[in-house]
Amino acid sequence: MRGLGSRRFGGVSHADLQEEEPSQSSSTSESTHDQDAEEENRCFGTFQGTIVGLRYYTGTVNRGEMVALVRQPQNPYDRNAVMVANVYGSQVGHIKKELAAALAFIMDRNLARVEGVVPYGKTNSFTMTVTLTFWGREENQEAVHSQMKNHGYKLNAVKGSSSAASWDRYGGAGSSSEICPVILTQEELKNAFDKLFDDLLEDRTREMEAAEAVRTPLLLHQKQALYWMTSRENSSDLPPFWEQRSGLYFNVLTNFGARESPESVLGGILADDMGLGKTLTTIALILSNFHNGKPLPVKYEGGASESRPSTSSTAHPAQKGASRRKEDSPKPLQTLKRSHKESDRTAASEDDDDVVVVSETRADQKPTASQPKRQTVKLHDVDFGSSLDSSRSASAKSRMKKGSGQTVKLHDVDFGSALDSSGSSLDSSKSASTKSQVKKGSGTSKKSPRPTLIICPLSVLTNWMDQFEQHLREDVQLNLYLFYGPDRCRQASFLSEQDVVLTTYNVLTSEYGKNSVLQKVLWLRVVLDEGHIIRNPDALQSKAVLSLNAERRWILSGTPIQNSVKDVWMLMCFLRLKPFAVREWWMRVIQRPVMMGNKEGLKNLQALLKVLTMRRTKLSKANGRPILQLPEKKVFLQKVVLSKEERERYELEKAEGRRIISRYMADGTVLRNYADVLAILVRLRLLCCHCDLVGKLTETAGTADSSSPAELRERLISKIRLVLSSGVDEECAVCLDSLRQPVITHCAHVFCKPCICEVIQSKQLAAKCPLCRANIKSTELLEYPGDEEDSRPTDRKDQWRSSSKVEALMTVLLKLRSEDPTIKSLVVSQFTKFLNILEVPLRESKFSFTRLDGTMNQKARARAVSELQDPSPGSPTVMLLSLKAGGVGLNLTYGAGA
DNA sequence: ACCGCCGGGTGCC
DNA sequence: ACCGCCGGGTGCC
Repeated sequence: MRGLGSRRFGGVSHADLQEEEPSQSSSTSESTHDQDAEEENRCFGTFQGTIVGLRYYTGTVNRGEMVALVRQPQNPYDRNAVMVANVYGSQVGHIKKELAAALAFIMDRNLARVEGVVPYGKTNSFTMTVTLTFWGREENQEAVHSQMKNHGYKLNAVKGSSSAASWDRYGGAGSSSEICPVILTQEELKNAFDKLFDDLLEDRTREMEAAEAVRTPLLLHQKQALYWMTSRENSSDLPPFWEQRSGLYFNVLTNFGARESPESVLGGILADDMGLGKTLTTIALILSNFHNGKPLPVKYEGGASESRPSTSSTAHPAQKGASRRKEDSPKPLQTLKRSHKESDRTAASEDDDDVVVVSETRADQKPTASQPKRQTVKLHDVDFGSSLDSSRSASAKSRMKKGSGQTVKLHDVDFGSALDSSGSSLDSSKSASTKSQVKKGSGTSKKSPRPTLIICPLSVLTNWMDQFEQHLREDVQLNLYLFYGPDRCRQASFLSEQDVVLTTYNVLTSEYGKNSVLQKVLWLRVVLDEGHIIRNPDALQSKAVLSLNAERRWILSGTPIQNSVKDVWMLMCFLRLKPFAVREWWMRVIQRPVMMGNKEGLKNLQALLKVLTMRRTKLSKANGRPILQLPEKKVFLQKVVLSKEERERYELEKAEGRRIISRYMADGTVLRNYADVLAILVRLRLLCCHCDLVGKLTETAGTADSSSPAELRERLISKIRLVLSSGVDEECAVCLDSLRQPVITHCAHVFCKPCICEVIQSKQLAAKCPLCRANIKSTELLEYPGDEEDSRPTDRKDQWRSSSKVEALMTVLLKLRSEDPTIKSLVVSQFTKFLNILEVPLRESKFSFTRLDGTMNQKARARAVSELQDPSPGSPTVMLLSLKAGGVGLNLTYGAGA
């Protein structure tokens, strides 16, 4: 570890190893995120080269440390120049010019990725040895070898035939782990992670109570998450893979050493499954961990302000043991009889870097704060008035209004003090709850921001508002600002005073680049909801997200590792985990090793996620019990006897179906006529619901080879419709996932369009149906045209008739209603047409009901759900639910907060 | 750099 | 004195 004494940072080369915008390091061979990078897995060999000019630069390296090679085509002395930089981007020296001439050719043409490790570190002050390793795609190997040869260099072959073997020797931190040339499949990878998190749960049993402002009692696993998140935010731990060694900070993966401590990663990834309450946990975090485990100082309605004393029931993560869950009902306010001034002083004395009274600091921190007061108010009003469609969530809206009024008032107060700027406003009686902090750029004071920025997809924006509404105590005055809509307020000073600013990825992206206020504000924390959205590093929204200034950063995601290890990189960039914001280090240390099946690489990735991620599934356990304690499920099976007429029809169809299927059996063509078989079964199931669901039996089955193209097409379309409308979650036999863009082949098998097209592409003319081996062509695929909008039976009410099943259902519903008129029921069917039929008797019996099926867009679905969940009298008590549309991702609870 | 290289000084032994 | 040799100055790209 020599040469550390003179280490300095922020060298000239930072510009070349872009941290903030990883995709723009265009002067390096690392610039591309395209597929090539993933395939550059072959090791062409190694070479001992020389780094010169050490004495001109401050960047230093340790023995075995990884270095980056960066082309400098603009170098005035040599256009072939190759600069050498250490992990932090400080320049170490240059590659000797003769060697650089050879490398420049290779690097400029992307024939190989050239990576360096300095095996001895600094042995003299002028030059140093570097072990170069060449990685690339197989087809470029020859070109690389001959280019080196032309310059009089010969690559050393890598020991062992497997290129994977080379990683440990030349890329790894000198580890001697065994070689594992097996490439892990995605599935194995995923299992490895799930197992990892299972093991982890045992270590994460500490709990923390939410601040009193949070009304909804947290479940055990949510308290555990809150504890974990709080301790991550208050952590001063070194980031993963950093150690302190003899007074220096040392990265064990790259062997890089630094005098300064790398910044702690204050945040991480909350990757709980859907439905475990990530939103509530995040809200609790915002309210409960303002600074050092103290709750966010919020104002309570009625003028009382609370700066919660540290004696409250909130357990600081540093405290031992778990505190007990607080009462389910809100406690009476713990009224503070101190004067506001006193409470300010208390806060300050308890916690030096806590908060500063806003009216005190604003005056000098923002001398330009001369916006007209009127405008502020107006902007605010408009903001809450406009916003989303929001025909739903009326309650949230009214709450927002309430909040808005409060915010305006506070704003006015601050504003006044900013104007008179005498500084005497310190004793302002209003200021206790409007504590804020000195913003970045204010110069004098330590930065200590207040607001949390939440970024989410538009589709869940109202959900966030609802959840704040639902989970906060009613008398809490939270300054929540919806940064959305054409009249959103773009004043940094205003945003900096909020507790929470809520916006969407789209808004963030559209503001990005035009001097966005969101980039100017220093946020206490930034929360990315559905954080996997920023997977693509080239996307503008990813860049916008990365450029936000924040002290703490969180990613909420049900699926953090959606597709592959590649996705994790952006998350690490966002969390600013050094040194992975520079893609080269991520590639060398994590991604390529993992992709090549290197055990050490996988271990490192796991270690990384282990520290930064909390993930529970619905099946996870907390303290030995399932985290979700569902009420006991009771199943009542009611057998409905068909009427004589129905039974006759059913038996007729059954006999006919038997006849057809046994013919297929005899011919050995069951598989080939799979859709027909399914259709027969579906018809029988339909008949059990209602005879009108089934048309007259048409002779379609088994005649596939004797009809006109138009007839064939018609038949296939009706088959695919039948298959899809059966409500069974059809699987594509190629991807084994549920169908996307379903198409039907001439042999009547249904696949995802992309899947079957890929099959045909690869086999060309010889393509066979994966299910029945019949010849298939891409031109013969028929796409599913979507459901024909059949007229609902209400249109022809006169023709409506009941069925045994309908009668049975109505009997049960009426009985339930007579016992409890407010009871809510879900009526589920696989067949939306049956739901249509059911609407008639429901209406007749004066049931108020909602409906949710696959034809409805997200907004309509959300409305249907919230209407059903409305507890007020006269609200819908029945929901007609199509099995397929309601089967996944629907969160239906009744009696909120339970 | 305890090198290599360059260029000026120098010149029998 | 169109060379060799010596020794000081110098040094990434």
